[in-house]
Amino acid sequence: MVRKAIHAKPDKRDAILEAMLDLVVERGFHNAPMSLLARRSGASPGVIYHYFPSKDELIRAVYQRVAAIKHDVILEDYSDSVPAREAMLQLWLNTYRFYRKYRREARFLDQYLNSPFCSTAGKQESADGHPAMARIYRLFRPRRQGGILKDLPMEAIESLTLGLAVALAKARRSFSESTLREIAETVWTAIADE
Amino acid sequence: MVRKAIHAKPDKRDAILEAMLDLVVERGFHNAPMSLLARRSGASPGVIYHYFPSKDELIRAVYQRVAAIKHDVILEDYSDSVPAREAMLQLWLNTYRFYRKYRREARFLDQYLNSPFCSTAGKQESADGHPAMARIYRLFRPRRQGGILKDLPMEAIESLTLGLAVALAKARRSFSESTLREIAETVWTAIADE
Amino acid sequence: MVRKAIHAKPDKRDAILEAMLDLVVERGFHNAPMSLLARRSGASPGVIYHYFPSKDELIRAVYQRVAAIKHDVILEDYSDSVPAREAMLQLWLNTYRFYRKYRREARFLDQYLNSPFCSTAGKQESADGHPAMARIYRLFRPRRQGGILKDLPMEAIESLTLGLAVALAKARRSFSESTLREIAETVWTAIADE
Amino acid sequence: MVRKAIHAKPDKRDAILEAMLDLVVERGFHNAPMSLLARRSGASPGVIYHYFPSKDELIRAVYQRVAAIKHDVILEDYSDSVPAREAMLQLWLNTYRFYRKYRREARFLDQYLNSPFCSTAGKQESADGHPAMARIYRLFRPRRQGGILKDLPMEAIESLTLGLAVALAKARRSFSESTLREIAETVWTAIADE
DNA sequence: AATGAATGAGCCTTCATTCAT
DNA sequence: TATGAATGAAGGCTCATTCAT
Repeated sequence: MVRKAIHAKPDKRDAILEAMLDLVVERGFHNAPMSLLARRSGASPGVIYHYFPSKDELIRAVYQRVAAIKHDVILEDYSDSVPAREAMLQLWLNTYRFYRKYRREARFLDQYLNSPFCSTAGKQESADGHPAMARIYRLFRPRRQGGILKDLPMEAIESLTLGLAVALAKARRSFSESTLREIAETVWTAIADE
Repeated sequence: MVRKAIHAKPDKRDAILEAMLDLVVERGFHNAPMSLLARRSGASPGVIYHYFPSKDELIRAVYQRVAAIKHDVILEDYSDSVPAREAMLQLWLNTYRFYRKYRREARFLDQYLNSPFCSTAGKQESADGHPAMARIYRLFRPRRQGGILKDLPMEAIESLTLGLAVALAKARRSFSESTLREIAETVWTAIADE
Repeated sequence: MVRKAIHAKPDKRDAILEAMLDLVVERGFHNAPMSLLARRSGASPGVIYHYFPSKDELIRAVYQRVAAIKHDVILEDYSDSVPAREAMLQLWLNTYRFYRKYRREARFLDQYLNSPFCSTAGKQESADGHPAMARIYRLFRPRRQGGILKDLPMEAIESLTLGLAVALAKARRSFSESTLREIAETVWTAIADE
Repeated sequence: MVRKAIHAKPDKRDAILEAMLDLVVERGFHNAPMSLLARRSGASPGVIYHYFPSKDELIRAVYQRVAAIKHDVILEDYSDSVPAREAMLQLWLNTYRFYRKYRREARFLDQYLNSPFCSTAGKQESADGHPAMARIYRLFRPRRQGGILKDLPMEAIESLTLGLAVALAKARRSFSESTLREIAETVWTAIADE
């Protein structure tokens, strides 16, 4: 009686989301027909529409899920009770980790955010739609400096910091945490403390 | 890309490429039906296949054309007979200019390179398929320094330099050339001459 | 030809095959568009592809079905426990019957087997792809005779025997079974027992 | 002045007819597009319509030409001033020769006559539309006999005589003229002189 | 007489979505 | 919930035919 929950079998819902993620990464938004999704997810074309009102909504749901994962990974072990610099480093390393370990999800994000699928054009990339993230990213804005970088737009700061983490994560070789820390320190010193 | 026909009107071919560029930017690869392309380009559905063997090839041709434009813009006024630093700056400013002025083309590139459309995965983004560019981009690799950045992969260096130009170009506000020069100088000094 | 679907309605599959048979006979392979097939068979353009992977496969399926009918009709009441001559006569009469009563199917066969549609070129006409038939047709090869006909190729023998049945069946007037028997007897005596 | 004929360049017209014959034999009526015909014949799509009003007419023209060839080959060395039996034999051997040597043309005929392309349905095969031939074929009707074959329809007689020639011509092995004569004699004696 | 770019109706096929079961 | 057959509006592409040159 108690567990007559709203989503009786979240397994199937998850299977669908998961299969769509794969499909989009492998074949793109186009070339990801519902029929194939049905076969891959083990759900019938019919039920898919019990879980999602349309293909567009389904893809949006995949996005939400991926964004949530990214959010979680990036905030792992994050605490604002430690010095700002330490907190930033954590976020930076987590960003690297996300793009390194969640390749499928990252590729989905790349595709989704660069397509006119989400027509919110503008601050898309930045905060991935999570207002919470936006606030946190602001940490990276350099303080205490008088140089030209002070007036750089958020996007530029992000490029120099998180963008670097992403680029490193996408590189062929991988980096040890100590190397990463060193790189981060170097860049920050150069940028923020000049 | 040899012109097949003798009497070919390049005007029409261009109109088709141009219209497809618009369509992809506005509506994505999906949602860019040939019928609409025909209407927009002023060509009949039939002739399009006189100029391009298939929709895929057409999109690839759009890519080639956009890549060529990018190549040209980035190399404008470039000369390797000036000091390396000067040459680099020129490339950097040109990169900014491309992303600032050729927004349509840039958006197409973002979409194309992040989709499984081109499955060449790997060095895609870097050199846009232009071996010439690859060599030139190498200019940005820091020399003469002993720090950790020396061992960063090309992708990371690119992110810190050209990636910044791109980020600035995509920002809402625009920057004067002198400001850009200043930013570039600052970043380079910080990164390469530490 | 395994049924793919569990809930498949063979009725619809049959209706499609039947309608395509008509269409091809009336209008030829060309001029038998899927849209018209859909209208005539009472199926939507879409479902047709639930039952057959392509138009070509569909036509091949029509052929299989027609060949099966021919096979069945020709072997009706056939038994190899009666004297060879009797067995032969049965096959001969059945052949006449098939071409007389299954005009649509016969016309389809004529068209299909004479088109480059089936490129199996060679033993096509003879045994209609049924190895079983090939063995049975061999019955018609004359035995016990010393004349020149002994060395005729199977095709020639078939022409003189079954070919005659086909020709008679295609004639404007029809023949009573007793007349047919008489004709057959005459021809055989002339050919095989000289 | 004198030779300002109606068809200034029959070469091109012929090239078109020839190419279409090939095309139909290789690929069937469907799959013989005018564009391919143009490439193969060395004529532009445009001129083809100077020589033939439509594709259908063009194919009909190919048929006429093939029928004329058949007519000529079959009547070669024919004379009605020799004994009927001799004349018949000549026609029979010529029929064999046509199907043996003009394979392309024969295959075209097979396809054309069995398709609803020519909807004259009925006496098609017999005389190939040549009234002259019809009269001549009548030669094969057995005379002077009292058996059942006397009342066989023309089609049946043709099947037993000319049909045999065709079957032999289509066989893998070829036959010497003396063997063919022997076969013909045998069959005729059996059929007509019983 | 000749060219080949252009047309546009129509072809085969796909696919998001619905619905009877 | 679940199924998968069914729908039908496109979608990409072909091709007989026309027409400016």
